[in-house]
Amino acid sequence: MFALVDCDNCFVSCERVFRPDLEGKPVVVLSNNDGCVVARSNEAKALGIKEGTPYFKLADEFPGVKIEALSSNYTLYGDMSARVMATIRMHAPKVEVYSIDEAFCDLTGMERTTDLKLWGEQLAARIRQWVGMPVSIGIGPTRTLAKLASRYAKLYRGYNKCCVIDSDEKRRKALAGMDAARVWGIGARTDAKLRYNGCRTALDFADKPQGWVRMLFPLPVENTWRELNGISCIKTDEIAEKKSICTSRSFPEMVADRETLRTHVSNYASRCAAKLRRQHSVCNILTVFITTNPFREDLEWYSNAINVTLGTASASTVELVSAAGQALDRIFRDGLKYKRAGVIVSGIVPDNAVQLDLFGTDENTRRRLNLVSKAADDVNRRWGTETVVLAAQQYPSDPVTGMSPHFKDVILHNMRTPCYTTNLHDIIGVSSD
DNA sequence: TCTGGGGTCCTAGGACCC
DNA sequence: TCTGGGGTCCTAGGACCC
Repeated sequence: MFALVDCDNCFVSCERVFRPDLEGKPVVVLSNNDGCVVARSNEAKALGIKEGTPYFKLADEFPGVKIEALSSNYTLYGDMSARVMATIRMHAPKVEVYSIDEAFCDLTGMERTTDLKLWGEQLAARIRQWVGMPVSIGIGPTRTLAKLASRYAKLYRGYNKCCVIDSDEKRRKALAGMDAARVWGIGARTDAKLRYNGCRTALDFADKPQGWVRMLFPLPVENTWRELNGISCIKTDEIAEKKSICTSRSFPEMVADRETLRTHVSNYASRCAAKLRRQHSVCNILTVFITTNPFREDLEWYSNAINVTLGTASASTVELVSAAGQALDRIFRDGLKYKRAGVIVSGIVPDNAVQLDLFGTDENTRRRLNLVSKAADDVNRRWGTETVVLAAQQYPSDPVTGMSPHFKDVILHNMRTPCYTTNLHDIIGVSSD
C-alpha cells in the first residue's frame, strides 16, 4: 500500500499560518512579477478563479469582490515544506518527496499491523498541529490510486483528512465518481482522446481491455491504466540528481539593451552553476534562450535558443557565465524588446567523473576555478545568497542611491509577506497586551 | 500597461552504420 | 518494369507533472 500526503492549497496555507486573519477569505498567491494566480484558497476556488489567471484580469472578472492577493514567497514555502516532510518521515518508513507539497509513503508491510485509516488521520492531525499545515492523505494499492484517494479526502470532510482504497469495491466506486481527466497521468490531450472513444470517468477507462489501450495510446497511459487496476508500476525516484537544470525569468519591463540582457543571463548561468554544485554535478552543455513578449501582437515576435558544448564538463560560475555570454551574442538581435530569458544546463554528470579534454581547460585552471566557486559558496552560505557575485552579474548602479542591484532585486513582488521562519529580522512579534 | 517557472519521459524520424 | 534487411544513436517535439 502507498500513501500520498498532499498539502491543502499549499502556498495559501503557508501564508495563513502567520496571517490567521486570512482564514475564511478568498486568497490567491501570485507568480513572479505578480503575474498569474498560482495558488488559491478554497474560497477563491469557489468564486471560480482559475489557476493561471493573470492577476490584472481579476479585477475585471470579479468586480466588487475583495480578493486577498499575495506575492509568492518561496523561501517561506520551501521551509514550511521541509517541516512537513520531516514530520512525515517521523511517522512513515519510506518517504518519497514528490514535489514541494506532496510526498508518497511506501507502506509495504504496515497494513498487517496498522489500521491505515487511523494512521493517516493521526498523521494529518499531527502535521496540522506541529507545522500548522492542513494536509489530505490518500491511501491505496498503487500511487495513482493513492493520489485519487487524496482527492476524495480533500473533497469530503467526512473522510476526516484520510481516504483509504483497500478493496476492489471501494476502488471501483472511487473510479466511477472521478472524471478521467482528474487522474494522475491523464492530461488534456489524452482526456480528449478518451472522451472521443466513449470514456468519461476513470472507471470507463480502467474497464477498457489492456490491448485496446496499448494500441491507441503511448506507454505512460498504459501504465496509468495498470495502476488504476491495482497493478503498481509507476515509481517516483527520490533525491535523484537532476538531468537538466533551468533558471529563467520574465522581466517586469521589456529589455531592449544587450548589456542588461547579458547581466540577466549572467545571473541565470551563475544560479545554474550553484544548483549544479549543490548536487555535486557538472554539465557538458549550456543553453541560452531569449524571447520577446508573445502576448504583444503589435510587436515583432522573436524566440531563439542556442546550445554551447563545453570542452570540459564544469560547474564553475566563471566558465558558465562566460559561455552564456558568448551564446547570447550569437542569438541576440538588435531592435527587439525582450521579455524573458533563461539558461539551461544539461549533459549532467557527477563532479567526480569528469572526462577531461586534451584541448579543454587545463587541470591547474580547473582546480583554481573550483577553489573560487567553493570560496564564493562558503561566503554566500554564511552571509546570504549572492553576497559575492561576479562583476558580470552586477547591474549598473542607480544614479541616485549609488547602489548596484543584482538578481534578486529585479523581480516585482509588491505583496510579499516576510520570511517568518528563515530570517531573524522577520520573526513574528508577540504582544502580551 | 499587466500573462510563471521548473522538471520528466516517450516517440518518431533522421542520419548514420554494415 | 523491377530498388533489401538489419541495426544504433541522437534530437526535437509532444505530453505530462507540480
